[in-house]
Order: sequence, then C-alpha cells, then structure tokens
Amino acid sequence: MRSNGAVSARDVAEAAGVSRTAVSRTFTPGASVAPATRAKVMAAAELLGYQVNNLARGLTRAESGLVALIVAELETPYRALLVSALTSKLQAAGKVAMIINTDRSDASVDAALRQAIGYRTDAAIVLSGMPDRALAELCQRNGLRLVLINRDEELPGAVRIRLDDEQAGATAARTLLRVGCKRPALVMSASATVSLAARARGFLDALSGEGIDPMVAIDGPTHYKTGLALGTDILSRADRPDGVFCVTDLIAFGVIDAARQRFGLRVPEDLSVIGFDDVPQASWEAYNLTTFRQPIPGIVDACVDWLSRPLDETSAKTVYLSADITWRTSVLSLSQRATSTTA
Amino acid sequence: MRSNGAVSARDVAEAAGVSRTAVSRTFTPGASVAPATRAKVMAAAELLGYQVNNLARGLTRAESGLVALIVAELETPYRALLVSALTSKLQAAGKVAMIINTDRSDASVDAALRQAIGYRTDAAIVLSGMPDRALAELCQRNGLRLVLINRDEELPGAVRIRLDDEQAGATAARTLLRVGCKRPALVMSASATVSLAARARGFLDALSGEGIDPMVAIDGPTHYKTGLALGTDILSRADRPDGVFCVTDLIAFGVIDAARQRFGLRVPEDLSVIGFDDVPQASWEAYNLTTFRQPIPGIVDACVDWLSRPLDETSAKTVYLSADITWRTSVLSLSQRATSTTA
DNA sequence: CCGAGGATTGCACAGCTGTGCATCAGGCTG
DNA sequence: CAGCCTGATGCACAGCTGTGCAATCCTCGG
Repeated sequence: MRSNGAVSARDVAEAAGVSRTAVSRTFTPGASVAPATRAKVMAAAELLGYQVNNLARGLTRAESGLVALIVAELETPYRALLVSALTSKLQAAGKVAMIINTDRSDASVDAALRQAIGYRTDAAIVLSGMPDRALAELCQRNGLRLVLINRDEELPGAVRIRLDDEQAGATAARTLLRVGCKRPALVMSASATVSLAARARGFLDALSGEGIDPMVAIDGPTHYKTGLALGTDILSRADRPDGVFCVTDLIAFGVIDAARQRFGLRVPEDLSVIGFDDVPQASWEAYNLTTFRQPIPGIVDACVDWLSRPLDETSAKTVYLSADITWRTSVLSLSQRATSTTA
Repeated sequence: MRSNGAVSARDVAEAAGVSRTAVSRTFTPGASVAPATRAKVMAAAELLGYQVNNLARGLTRAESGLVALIVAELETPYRALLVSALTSKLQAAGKVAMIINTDRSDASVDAALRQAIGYRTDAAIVLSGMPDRALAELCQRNGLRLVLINRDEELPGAVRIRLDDEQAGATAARTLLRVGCKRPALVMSASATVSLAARARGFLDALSGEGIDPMVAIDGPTHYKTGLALGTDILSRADRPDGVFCVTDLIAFGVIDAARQRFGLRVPEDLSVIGFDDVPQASWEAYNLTTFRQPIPGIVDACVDWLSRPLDETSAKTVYLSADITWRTSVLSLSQRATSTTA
C-alpha cells in the first residue's frame, strides 16, 4: 500500500503467497494460470479489495479503454440523448467515456483534443465544433481515432457520420405543400452548423423548384427563445405564413408557443409546424410535433462498431444515415384540411 | 515513437538534444529549468506534437485528475443540466470527468465504483443509486473520495449534499392553501428516492397540520408519461383537486397536459400546479410552471470545492442547500383569484 | 520406471513520467 | 583571482502492470 493508499498487485501477491506475475495473469483473460493459484489470488484480491490499475495497464497496452466525447451545451435535449446513448453503448463495449466540454470555438476544440491525447484516449468523438486540420493530423500521429458527427470537412484518418439533412429539408417542403400550405416559411438559428445549413438548403431548393419563394427568418442561437422570438416576428407580418419548417425541435416549440400564446392561433389548423430531432418533448401532448427522427441508435452503432474495428483502413470514410419523419399532429392532415376548409 | 504511435518525452529529449528529465521539468510547473533549455524543449515538443502522458503522470503522483460521475438516465433534463454544469466546473478546476452509467440497481452502482477505482479516479460523484457500505469502505481504502448528491445514508468518508426537500414540500402545501385551494393533491412517482420521499413528506405533514387529508397518486417512473397518467386519473374523479404538487417538473408537465388536453381545464384558473427542479422547459410559455429551483451552482461548487480541499478531514460531512421557489403563472395569484371568483 | 511434452511460474524488462540526490557550471563577492 | 553559493542538469529509482523467455513441475505414455 502506497502513499496514495491504493492496493497494488504486489500487495495481493504477498497476501496470496505467489508472484506478482501470477496476479497479473489472473486478471488477464486467456493467460495461463493454474486453477488453484487463480483461486488463491482471487481470494486475496477480494479480501484486500484489489482492482487492476487501468492507468498502468493503458501504459503497456496499445489501448487505454478511454474514449473522449467532445461536446458543447450538453444540457440540450438532443445532445443529452446522444451522449447518454453513446456512453451506455461504449460502456457495454468495455470502454469508458470522458466528457470534454467546449464553447464551440475552434480553439477550445483544439484544447479538448490535446487533453484527449494527454490521456491517451483510444478515440475522440466530436459532437460540436470542428477541429483544426493540423490537430487532426496530430491525433492521427498519436494513434487517436477521430469520429466526426455531423461535421462537414473531410479530415485525414477521421470517420464522418452524416445525415441526409438536405433530403429531410426537401421532404419538409413537399409535406407542407401537399397539405395545402400556401405560404411556407423557414425558421432557423444563426449558428452556421453544416447540418442546419443543409436542412435549410434542401427546404429552400425544393420550394424554389416549385416556383415558391418562402419567408425566411434567421437569428440567434439554437434555443427555444430563438423560436419564440422569430415566431413572434414572422406571425406579426401581414402575409403571415401558414406552414413552418424549423431546423430544430427547440425552435419549433418556440414557434408553436408564439402562435398559440401570443396570436391565439391554432396548430395545425392555422399553422402547420415541422421540426427536426424528435426530442422527447416532441411527443408531449402540448406540442405533438411532427418532426424528423435523429437515428441515434444508428449513430451510436456506427461509432462503436468503427472503434472496435482494427485500424488497418486508415482511409477517411463517411457513414450516411437517414432521418425519417415521425408523424404527429402539428401538421394538418389531408382529412383535417377537408373539414377545416368546409367549416 | 512506439507501436502505439504516441510521441513520448524521450522522443522530445532526443530531438531537443537534452535529457528526458529536462523535458519532464519543462512541463512541471515550478520545476527548475533554464529559459534556454525550456525554449528548446518547447520548440521540439511543438514540432513533434508532444503531449504529456497523463496516465503515466497519474501513476507517480497521488492524483490522476480523473473524476467519475455515476449517473442513471442522463438524458433527463435535470440530470443533463447537472452533469453539464459539473463537467464544466471540473474542467475549469483542471480535472476531467468520466461518465459511468448505471441502471440504478445497487449492483450496477457497485460495478461503476469498481471501475472508478480501476482508473484511480480522484473522486466519484454519485447522482443515482446508492453504493453498498462495503464498497464505500473499499473506496476509502483506495483513496477515492465519495460525494453523494441527494442520497440519504451516511457513509464512511463520504460527503453528502442535501436539499431541504421537506421544507420545500411544506412551502408547496402552504402556497396552495394560501391561494385558496380547497382540495390539494400530491402526484408522485413510485421510485423511492430519498429526496422525492422527503418532498412528499413535507407536503403531507404540512397539510395534516391544517387538518387536511389530500388526495395522493403514486405510480410509475419519474417521467412525463407518469404525470400524464396520474393526472388523468385524479382529474377524472368526482372530487377533482384544484391544486397539485408534483415531486418533479416532468410529472407536472404531464399533469398540466392531462388537465388541458383531456379535460379542457385551465391552468391555473381551474388547477394550480407546482413542480420541482426548475428544468428549462418550466419556463416555456406552454407551461410557465411555478417550481422549486435546484441550486445547481451551489451543488457544483460544493462538489468541486470539497474535491480540491486536502483530505485531512475524513469525517463524514453534510452540506445543506435550499431550493427556492420560482414564481411563474401555473399557480393562481391572489389577485387572479379575486377576479376569477367574482367572474 | 523413465522420458517427453505441455502447463505453470517467475525473472526481468518495457512502457512513461516525476523527483531526490549528486554533480557541475557559472556568477558574484571579497 | 579564489571561494562560495545558487541554479541547472542528469542519473537512477519509484510507481504499476503486461509479457517474452527460460526454468520448473506435473502428467501421461511407453
């Protein structure tokens, strides 16, 4: 027992009357130990409360078992959902996740990656911000795998997981038109994430293909309050929209509340709303939001599968996943439309 | 450069033409290095992309810089908020948080703690579940500090952070009575957490002090759906309550939605609702929930302060914090009451 | 009963860093 | 110019584990 107080393999060896090597072999799967020796070691370990030191183990082995999750605004529903799923799945795969917060600036992402390298993390999963190209090469040189979720740029030795955001945007546009919306609108935050931009582009392109030039509101961070403010803005104009695609559920909730609480409008009779993420709140009865479901199990599986695969294929690879629509009642159905027009 | 591919201090030493010790001293604050040597080392380190190996550093030093967060259902708004704040503050204090999920069973909490010991974590912060007494002693023997947030049992060498849940419950009861509620009710999940039980007890005791025996609904997990189901239940009874205290915001949202969507009731005119946690959704206009604010900054500060303090005081200690009420519009105000009764 | 072969075990080293101790250089003072 | 003191540097070891290699033990077959 050292100054730290932690019990080491040597302590167990002494207590069990065997060599330290025997202790190490007992806790190494597939190593050759006699049943009797193993039993003695296990008994002594249990008595002393021995736990293999993963730090020292990571020093010798190529893998430390640590995976860094680099994320901003973890308290956001979608992020929390993804991080929860990721940590669980990593844990089931025998790894352990460490959280490194960023403020989304590139500098802080770089600092986060340096910290990950400092802990000899097996991999870093980037959920927010974008690492510098030089940093990505540094990671590669240090044997740290890089996973980029919904990031655009192609980086050496990194795998990207992307959604078909653009197609989802187009689907949102076609859906609003199909249920009879004459004045569709787009509500969007000003944070220029690639996936948000792609959703907007898909929406706008599909509409301009139909010769429609929709109202567009862009401002603020990707929060509820942004939706509330922008919703209040667009609904107070003369040519008030009758259908909105919000690039995020949080924004959609804000828009819905603006419509109901501040203008006395009905959703979906007066205003159809489509969101994106399928956050838990989307199924709450106050909202019942029709939205695109983030394929979280798919994202998580792609991450963990790729991490447990050998490192041979250093070629940058991209995994594409699709976000399907979840139908609820925030969009006018065709039958509803029939009754509401006759009424 | 080893098989791992990571660059070590020896590589930097060779490149800079100095001893490895000089490299180590360059990255150790307060060590004695000549400015010229330091400059050479820094240049070589920058060139090669060297990052001090925290695993090896943690092997020598008493502290690893790692802190384990043991938590269940991280995707829940309150948990996500707390974990986000904790990781940020820990990071600012030079530590890094690792997440260990549990399914709330005692066995999984024990496994989580063993894993934390395996990584020679400086501390473990338990947000969910309750560690076994033997495990707590094991932690203490291994030099691992234990922080229990809203857990009840007193454990050797552990610090507890508690809220005055009972008093909050009493305040909720008095508040409902003061605004004129005649038939207060309690809605509660069946998961027997200490803090939830204390809130309920405070509420019930205060009411029975006034000679009132309120309606009580208990069932299910601490989710929105539980509130929806229990709300539907109590509101369909003959002596429908006119005021509800929900032990959690999520449950309160369910109750509000049940009242509005399924019974056409108005909140607060027909039903006053009080929650607990002050989750972000509580301030959304669809709910505007009057609720007790979790003192998250206080909790986080207490954790981190205690972790950065020396280990002398091994006495079990308890930090008490208070949850103040946040007034919104889900409770009838006295002026509203005047107008609504005259109307 | 003896030899061979396989299973076990222990030694010693690698992996990376921090640090006590001794050494050495250099500057300042007398 | 000599001596002393301070600051810088390097050696060697500690900290904990995994593993190659050699030695040893046991068992089984002849």
